[in-house]
Amino acid sequence: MSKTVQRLETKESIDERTQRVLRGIIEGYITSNEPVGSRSLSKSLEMGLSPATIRNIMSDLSDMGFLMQLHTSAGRIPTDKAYRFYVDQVVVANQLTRKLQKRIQEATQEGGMSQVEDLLISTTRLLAGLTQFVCLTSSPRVETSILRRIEFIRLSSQQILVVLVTRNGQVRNKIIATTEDLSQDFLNTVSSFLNEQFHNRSLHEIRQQILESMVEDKERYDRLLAQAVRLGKKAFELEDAPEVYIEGQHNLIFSERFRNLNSARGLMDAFEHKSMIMNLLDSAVEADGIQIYIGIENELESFQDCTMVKAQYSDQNNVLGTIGVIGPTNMDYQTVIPVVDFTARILSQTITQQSSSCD
Amino acid sequence: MSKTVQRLETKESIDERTQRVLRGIIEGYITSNEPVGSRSLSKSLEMGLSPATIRNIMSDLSDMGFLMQLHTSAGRIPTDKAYRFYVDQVVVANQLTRKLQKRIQEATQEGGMSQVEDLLISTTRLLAGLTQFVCLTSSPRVETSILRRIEFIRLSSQQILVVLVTRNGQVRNKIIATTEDLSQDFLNTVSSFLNEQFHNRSLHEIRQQILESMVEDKERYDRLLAQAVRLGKKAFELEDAPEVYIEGQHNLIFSERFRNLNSARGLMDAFEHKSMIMNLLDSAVEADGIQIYIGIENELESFQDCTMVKAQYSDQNNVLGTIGVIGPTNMDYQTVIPVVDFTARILSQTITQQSSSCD
DNA sequence: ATTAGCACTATCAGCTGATGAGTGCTAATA
DNA sequence: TATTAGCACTCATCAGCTGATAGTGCTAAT
Repeated sequence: MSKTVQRLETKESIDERTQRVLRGIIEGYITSNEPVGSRSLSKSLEMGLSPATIRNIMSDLSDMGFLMQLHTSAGRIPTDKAYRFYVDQVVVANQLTRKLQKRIQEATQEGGMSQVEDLLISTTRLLAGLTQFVCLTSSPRVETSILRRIEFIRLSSQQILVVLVTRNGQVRNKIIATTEDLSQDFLNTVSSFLNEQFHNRSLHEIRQQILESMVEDKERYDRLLAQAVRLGKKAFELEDAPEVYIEGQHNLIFSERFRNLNSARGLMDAFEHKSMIMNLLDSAVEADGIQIYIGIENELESFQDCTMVKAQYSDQNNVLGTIGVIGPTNMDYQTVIPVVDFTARILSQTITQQSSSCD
Repeated sequence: MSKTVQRLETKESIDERTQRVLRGIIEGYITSNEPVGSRSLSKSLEMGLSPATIRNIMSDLSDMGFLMQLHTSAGRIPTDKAYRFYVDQVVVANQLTRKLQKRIQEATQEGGMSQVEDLLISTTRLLAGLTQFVCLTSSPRVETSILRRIEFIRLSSQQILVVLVTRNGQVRNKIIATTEDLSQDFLNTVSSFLNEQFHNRSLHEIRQQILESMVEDKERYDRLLAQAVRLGKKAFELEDAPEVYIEGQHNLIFSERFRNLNSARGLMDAFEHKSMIMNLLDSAVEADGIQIYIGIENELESFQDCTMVKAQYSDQNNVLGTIGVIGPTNMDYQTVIPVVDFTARILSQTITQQSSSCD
């Protein structure tokens, strides 16, 4: 797959009046979801311009690549380039209403969701509901998250349950098989050894270090150390399962706003490839704030009819993951952008509270 | 909601020839998904009956309520009653091909899915893929499952992680808050007390007993017992979250076979109400084997255009849950039934293996 | 530079008649 | 008496035509 254009450019200078017309067309199309023609625009703009003049301007804008027509005698619709112009130059993210802010806050903080997973799922669902689009969220990479506690629980002579708690409150379980029968007492010693050794280190680091330990001269180990390393290796050998939460897929089918989408099917198929979606979400060009990919700016072909608006969430130290929505290119940027932004902030806040509540 | 007919009756005696015609129509409609007319049926039946005769028979069948017409001059299609007749009298569940059997077995047993949840999800997805319908699976009720192990892990001065392992390999985590700061040593004592006390009892029983203990004279308790009861109460206070796994929803939209479905929307909306679906799945009329609900036999209105085929899965002792598919009433019963049946069996087998591997 | 006017064009809803698949009824047939 | 051929009828679908509508581009006048 060849690298596509990463970001559309809109450096050309367009005079004030032309800009206002362009803006009118974009906003008209956003609200009506219908191609906009010169006559109706002439009225709604209230600039005292006749349809004919508007047509001339529209013609110029078409030449510049900001507008296109679906067929000869329909109105014009904005191109991806136009939306890029709109987002960069025109949209000033307006404040969310207090009401909406409250709704997001409440939904996120309700009923003591101790598990990060529950929090992420419900937030994803919330955002899908608010926007009526599809919402995607990547869960924190287990790789980079910080160990808070590890514990081994003997289930049977051949099975041990590993419980792994990360700083930000993720709990992972894994059942591992052993050949040797290990007593619970012994396992406790192993856990406290590992906890001491690796407290507040990232899982990635820990795994590295364990691997290094293994190549060291084994003779120097006592039995405890040897077992600790062996169990540790298995425990931290987490399949770095790409967790992505996707909600609101039915909007693709049922929402009016997705009407002029070429292939809902293609999108849905793409959603099946979780790890691809994961990478897409986590590939952050800018370090902070909101990112917007309009139409062909999206790397993935099946996304190129849509706009993706995403933002990262984090705890006090690190970026943890990304939450975002996918909607039609003519989405209402003025509200979608702040909604995504605010949700991500609240999510960060909630997670930070949780992870700071440990000693 | 008034109680609807639970099961359509087909006691009427229909003579051999009429039965063959009815069967022909049903199978014709199943394979072609088009109303079948007298002429084409006359050919395909190869019984040496002219279209006119067929028409007479069809007319009789219509009177008896087995056939209906979408509009005057289209062919006829079977009614729910006809499918019931077909399923009861005609279908002999034919053997699955070895190839298919193998595919199901492999998919179910792949890559040591130690967690029951993973197993259920992947099985659900498999069945959705095989049938091209929507597949629903209810997870074992935590309520009735048997305790294998409970463990408390101190996370901070105010937080304790409860890890609860059931007989059949489900692992539940819950973070509970405490006012008192309890040491890990103390927690260990509590867990071993609870483990001893409640080994091999169902969570439901355990909860009952704890509640009873609480009303007993508290003076008689020593500190350990009191704390054990208190922690135990919180630990077993699991929101009996109705876990239902639903896969293949996109088939509703994209699969040709769902074409003549009134409202995919209605179905999708119903899927959102997990607890309702849970109850629906777990309401088992017959103790064992496969259950089939055709059209109006379904309690839920939004299901009444569809057929649900479901089967229960279990470990060596108890029924654990249900797995089933929802498809058009003119599904290919001859293969769907054995596929669901076989999948449920394999699922039971796999889970039984897992839960028997403890001592 | 702007605008009015005009010719041109694509889409859409509504109507038309032809076609075809299917039915029900009746009279002839084996 | 059961079956069948024949015929009239019904309805859904489709292609083709219609006028209305809403849009454009171009040109000439302001």
